[in-house]
Amino acid sequence: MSDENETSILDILTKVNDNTWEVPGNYKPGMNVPGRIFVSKPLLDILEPETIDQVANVASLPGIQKYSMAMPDAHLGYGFSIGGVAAFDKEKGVISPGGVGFDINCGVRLIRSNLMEDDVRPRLADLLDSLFEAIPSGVGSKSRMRLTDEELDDVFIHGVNWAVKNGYGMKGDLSHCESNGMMPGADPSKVSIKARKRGRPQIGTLGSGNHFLEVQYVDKVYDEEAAKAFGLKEGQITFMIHCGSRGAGHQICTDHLQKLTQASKKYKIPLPDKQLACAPASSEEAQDYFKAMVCAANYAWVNRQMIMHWAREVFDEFFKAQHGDLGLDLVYDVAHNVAKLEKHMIDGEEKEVYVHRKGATRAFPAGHPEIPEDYKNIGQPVIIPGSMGTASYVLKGCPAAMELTFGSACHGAGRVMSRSSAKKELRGEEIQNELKSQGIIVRATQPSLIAEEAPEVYKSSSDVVDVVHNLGIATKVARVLPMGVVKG
DNA sequence: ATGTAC
Repeated sequence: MSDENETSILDILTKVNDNTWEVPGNYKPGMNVPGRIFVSKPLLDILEPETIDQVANVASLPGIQKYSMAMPDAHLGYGFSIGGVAAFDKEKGVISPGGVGFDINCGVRLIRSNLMEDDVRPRLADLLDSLFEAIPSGVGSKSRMRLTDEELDDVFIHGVNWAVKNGYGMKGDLSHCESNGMMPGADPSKVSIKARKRGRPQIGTLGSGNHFLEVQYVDKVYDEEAAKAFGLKEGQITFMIHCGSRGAGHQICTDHLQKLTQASKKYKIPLPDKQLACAPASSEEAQDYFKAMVCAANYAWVNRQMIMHWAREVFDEFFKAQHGDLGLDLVYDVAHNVAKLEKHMIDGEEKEVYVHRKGATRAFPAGHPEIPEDYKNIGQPVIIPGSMGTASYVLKGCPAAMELTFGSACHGAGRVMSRSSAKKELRGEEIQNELKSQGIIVRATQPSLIAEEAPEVYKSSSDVVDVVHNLGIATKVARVLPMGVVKG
């Protein structure tokens, strides 16, 4: 069966190099540009054939630039594949919620510390219990804090600035978030009452699915200079937070998809897939979505900020008396699901484009104006979470990203088994015990959630990372290994 | 991912 798959995929694609495969511009009628799928041969062998169709479908949207792209962790998503990158002309292009995803600004942040593995290992179980208690998790979980309507507007507009101003963080946190934790252009009047209602009680909650808070240690440094700049060294304790905009972002996406489905008809945009609903970038409908999407993006940054703040408190409670200042600095926070207006060189000219990254990480190189001062000579930290119980990677953005992928890299391991199959075929308790035997503690609200996120339902994060490393899009700086995981 | 179906 897999032989047939392989043959059909290889019949369609043209090999550009070991890690780049082209979907020819004539593969499907209506394609405006060819597709580019960045995978190694082994990852190509497990690529779902429908992903190629999704890449081709996106290539048919108006104003798309250069290529419709898919990162090495690509898999089937709503309209656009997860791992999809597409840039659209500011004037002649479109904006599409499917190119961002339901979990707007799902993303990940990494926090470093002065602690070493041996300092934490003896108290790990208690530490995880306290983190699990301090950070609400699971579907529909409610926050420890209640925002007023005015505060919710401030979160939507000012993002992490609001949090720092109110004592939930340090000034240095701002510059270490992509977009300083605050994308400009938010308009809360474009967010429905329903989305507000869902978002208000959820700020500072982890959610469910692949979202997690993980206590880790730096296992390996590949790039001494970059690791030093990022404040990372072998044996050091770090923690990582992976989550998004919860019900707020989901509702914002749902609301505007409905409006943009109508708009696609109004503007007579031919859609090979209804899930690609979109509108001309400059239209009121597209701009309304964008303004609401920015609200959700800023909400997600605050969400991760609050979780970090409470996790810092827990770490202090455990280790401050003995170790003093723990140096719990934010290394960086990246968005995985967002659309941004960026400047890119296209055919020798600088152009403004709406870059849609859905399950893809921005990976700007050294010298780019959007990189914080202390990382300016290194490149943007690119944080790639592994699946539960497996390694995560820190990379640095490199110049090839600007040439090949509109400054983008992969975002994670990428699923190979659906949630439903995983629940049927795997048992959470067994996986939890298996991880325990490897010294990894998992705290979750339900065993079935552990099954859905088992290591074997994901591709290997190291295979995925090797592709972007070998292409020179983003190169490896350090690897971190999990010690304990808090999950929804 | 998601008050995992209004």
